[in-house]
Amino acid sequence: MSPKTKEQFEAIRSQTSTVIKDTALELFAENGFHNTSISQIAKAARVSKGLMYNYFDSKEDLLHDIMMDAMDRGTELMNDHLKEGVDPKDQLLSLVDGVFEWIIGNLSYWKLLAALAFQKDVTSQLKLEILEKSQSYNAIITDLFRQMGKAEPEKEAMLIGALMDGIGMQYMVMPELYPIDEMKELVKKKIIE
Amino acid sequence: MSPKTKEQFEAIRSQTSTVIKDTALELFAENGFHNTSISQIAKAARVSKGLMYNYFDSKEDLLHDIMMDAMDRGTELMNDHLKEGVDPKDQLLSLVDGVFEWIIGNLSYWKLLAALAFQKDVTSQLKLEILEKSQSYNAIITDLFRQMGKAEPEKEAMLIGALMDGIGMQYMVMPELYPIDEMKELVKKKIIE
Amino acid sequence: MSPKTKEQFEAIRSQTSTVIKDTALELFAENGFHNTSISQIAKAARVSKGLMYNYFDSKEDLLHDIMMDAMDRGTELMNDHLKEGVDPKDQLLSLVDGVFEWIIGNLSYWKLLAALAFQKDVTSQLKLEILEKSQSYNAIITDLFRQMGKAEPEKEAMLIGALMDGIGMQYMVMPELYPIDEMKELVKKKIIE
Amino acid sequence: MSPKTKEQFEAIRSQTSTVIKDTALELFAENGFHNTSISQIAKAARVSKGLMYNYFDSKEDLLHDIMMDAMDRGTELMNDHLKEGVDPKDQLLSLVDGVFEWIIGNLSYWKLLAALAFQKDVTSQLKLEILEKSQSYNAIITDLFRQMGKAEPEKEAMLIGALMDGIGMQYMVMPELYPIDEMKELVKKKIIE
DNA sequence: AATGAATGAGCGTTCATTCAT
DNA sequence: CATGAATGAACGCTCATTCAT
Repeated sequence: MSPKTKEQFEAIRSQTSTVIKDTALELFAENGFHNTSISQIAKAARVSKGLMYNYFDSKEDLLHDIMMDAMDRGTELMNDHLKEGVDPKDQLLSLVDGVFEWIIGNLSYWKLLAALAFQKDVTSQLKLEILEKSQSYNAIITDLFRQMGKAEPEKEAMLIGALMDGIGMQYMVMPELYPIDEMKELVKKKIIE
Repeated sequence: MSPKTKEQFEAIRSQTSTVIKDTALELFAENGFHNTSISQIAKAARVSKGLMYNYFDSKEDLLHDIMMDAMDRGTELMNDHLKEGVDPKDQLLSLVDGVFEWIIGNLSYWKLLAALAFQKDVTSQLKLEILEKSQSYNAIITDLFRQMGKAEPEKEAMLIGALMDGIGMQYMVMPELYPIDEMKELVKKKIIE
Repeated sequence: MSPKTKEQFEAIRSQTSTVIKDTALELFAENGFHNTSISQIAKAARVSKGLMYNYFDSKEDLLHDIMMDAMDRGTELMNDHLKEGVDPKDQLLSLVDGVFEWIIGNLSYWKLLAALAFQKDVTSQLKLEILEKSQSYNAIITDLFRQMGKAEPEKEAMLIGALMDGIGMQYMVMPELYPIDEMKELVKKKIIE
Repeated sequence: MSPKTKEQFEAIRSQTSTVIKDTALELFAENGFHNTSISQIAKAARVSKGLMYNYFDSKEDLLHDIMMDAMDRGTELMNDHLKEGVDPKDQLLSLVDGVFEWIIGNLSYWKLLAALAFQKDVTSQLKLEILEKSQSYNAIITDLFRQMGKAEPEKEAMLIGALMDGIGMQYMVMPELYPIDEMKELVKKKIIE
């Protein structure tokens, strides 16, 4: 008879919010942001359409939250692979492992990210945050190449960045067929060593 | 007042159809397929909405025709850069030039292609055709690497394919800032030589 | 921890209910009935949405209660200005004072009333009660004019009623600019004397 | 087989647009702007919901067009009753006739106007245009009173303005019962003479 | 007495497509 | 070949109301 406690409400919110975000990510990645309706997400997440707006102000807001979550996971993963005071080459190799791990484990996120990258109608806010993050990765890699004594560390970093984007892209188009592990080893051998 | 000849009709058809396709490609690339309406295209192409359906059965059909046209142009370009009986390494270098030329000169097409590549809402038919085409390029490049005596020509081909996709992708996201020419030289130096 | 007494419960009920009604009146008057949501009222009144329905069966019911309260306050005010056995002209003058006082002091109520008056979406019940009340005022004024010996007391009463409605209306549209006090004196001079 | 001529299209547009506006005005006046849905209007006007947006950019835009039409009719009517070089008192009497004629013949418009006057959510643009128009009427009446040699023409104008607003308001609430013609004569006698 | 998560009908609006001319 | 008025399903979103606690 007594009302629910604050903790109970928070638990409910956290759980429902996660279900909606996970469901939406899958659908966005599969069908595209504009081709996925709020109704579809609600039905797949087994909640009412109206409830969606109890958790997210708008469809764009839902997208934003999803992308931020995934980016945060990516940042954590990167940090796990960046040990201070280690040989820069080893760090770079470890970082490549980290990126591949991230891509393989968050395929839906990457598909969505790639599809959004070329569309100008998505909130610029989101795009800016993503661009910023990607530039910070690029800076780290450039620095590692510099530590390794490479003549043109900026170009090396851009090259490896483009290569990994390309590999990720092809893997996304045909994840079941693409020899991603072999490609990873190839990257390590050809580019870094 | 004299009745139009069959040839005149066909000339009009061909011209109008080209105007529509060119206009649609620009708009699709700029704003995305789902975010571009038939009305917008009709207005920009200075024809009536109804006329669009005289030339294309549906919006998807229009997209399909546009992509096929662009792919045909790409095939022509590739063929121009593939001279039989030439040193395979030179052919490969020439091919790289051809691809960069293609990308830079058909940015709208590539943006659209990239945006569509990850989403299942595009006719599977179209995706299959694109995949097929890309595999044929891959086969050609593999063969050239084999002629060059590389140990693992398939992997080399995949690597260069991924790299060029990645470069294209980054160039598309920021075409005015990206040092595409330097990247081209880098590709030639690092991968082929 | 001791159980609340019946009186305490009733005191809480009365107080909460008053807060909700006062808050709702302000919002209805400011933004219109249809443009004010239950959520807004609940938030502004610092109660939960659910609690609203503990006190009022529906949004319409809340409106009804608000209007009845305001009408009761109006009736009291009128009665204060109607002293039996006084010169009818003085009574009329005093009544005009009362109405102006009522309007100026209950602007929100009058704005809301005016906005609702022309639309059939308000419970007919409410409209009937309001009409009834206004007719009883009219009867009183007619009687006063009759006592003053006017030839056509009904028409005089309607005239003064219309005039006061019109003044009120204009005052509501621009309360800060309208010379309401001067208008009051004008009414007294031109119509009554 | 030949396409419709420009004239045919214009005729269709004009007719359909009028049907929609007339229907919408009735419904807005009856039920209020916010309480009338586009669906209702479309159904009552026997057109599809989508077609509404072929003619009006938005619901607000539809409202704006309706009010402007009615205001234009009002201006015409007023001009018909304002003959230059005539005795100012006769002009005033004629003007009163004009206003009553306008109100009686455009009851829906007046109901809507009154209901909107108190709501702050309607486009300020529209409200400004209405306020402007009403002030221009007030200026004309003030001037006529001045020509008649009244001591305080501004106040006289405000008084008659308020009175006519009030009469209009009461007539709108119960058009079938209200003795509007008698009230008109009363206005003329009490205020002007 | 009190909470706020959850529902679902309905809103204003868009847009691919059809069709009479 | 060409027009644009007309349709209707679907969209993103709002909100009065209910209910388990």
